[in-house]
Amino acid sequence: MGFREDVRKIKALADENRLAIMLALQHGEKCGCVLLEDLNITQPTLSHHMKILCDSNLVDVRKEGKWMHYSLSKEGIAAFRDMIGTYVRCDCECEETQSGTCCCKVTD
Amino acid sequence: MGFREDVRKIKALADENRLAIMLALQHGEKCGCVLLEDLNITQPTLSHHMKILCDSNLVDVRKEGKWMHYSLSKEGIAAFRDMIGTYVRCDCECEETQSGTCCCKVTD
DNA sequence: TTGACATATTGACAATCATCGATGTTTGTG
DNA sequence: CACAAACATCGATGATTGTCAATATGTCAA
Repeated sequence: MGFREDVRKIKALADENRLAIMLALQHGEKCGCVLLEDLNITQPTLSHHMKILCDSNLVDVRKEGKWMHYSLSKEGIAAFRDMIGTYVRCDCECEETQSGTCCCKVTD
Repeated sequence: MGFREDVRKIKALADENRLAIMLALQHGEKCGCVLLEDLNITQPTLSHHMKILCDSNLVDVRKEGKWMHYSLSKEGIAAFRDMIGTYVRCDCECEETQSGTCCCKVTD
């Protein structure tokens, strides 16, 4: 909800490997060991990235025995798109903008 | 267009100050010295951030005398939203995904 | 229980990056 | 010309972060 939180979520996506993971998961749920095969990184590094993606709510986890099954979070992804949309747009129509008296402070 | 380029663009947005700048510019074109007033940073730091935003095509510049006027790039912003949409979505419908034989390599 | 496999955690290190002070460049004004 | 204002560049520094090796944890099967 907050500004800092939004920055954190965007940072979650601002990494080569995590972006590749987002692509991989588009084709369906996958467990860690399968993701590892396509990503030139070690297992601890993958674990680190998955934690960041899960904390940001973009990815869901389902534990099944010793496997962790990762999948895209429908709600998290919708929320992310909405959030990004509030920063990446150029159609502000607030009164202050129209009247030219707006101030643009970030309150957080 | 490429994967690396996409990562660079997302990183351009993954910073507290640059995100605040995107908000400030929603209310219209602003020059550097005005942006400085709302952002607790020094002038060299602002210059650094504006370069990153401009390089990522999210922001346009217009030079007028000694002033640099910054504004949101309509085209750049549209392109960014499209780009982000290819990574943040969960509705893959490719044949390989449907048949369960897809591979998820990043080719770049 | 022992061993193998999947994953998490820890600690260390190198690379990246945001930041600032100092300085340079450009432009307009007296 | 001299000075001030807006901005860019440079070099240094501190903080963040991606990465790995080593190790720990948890699960299952023999």
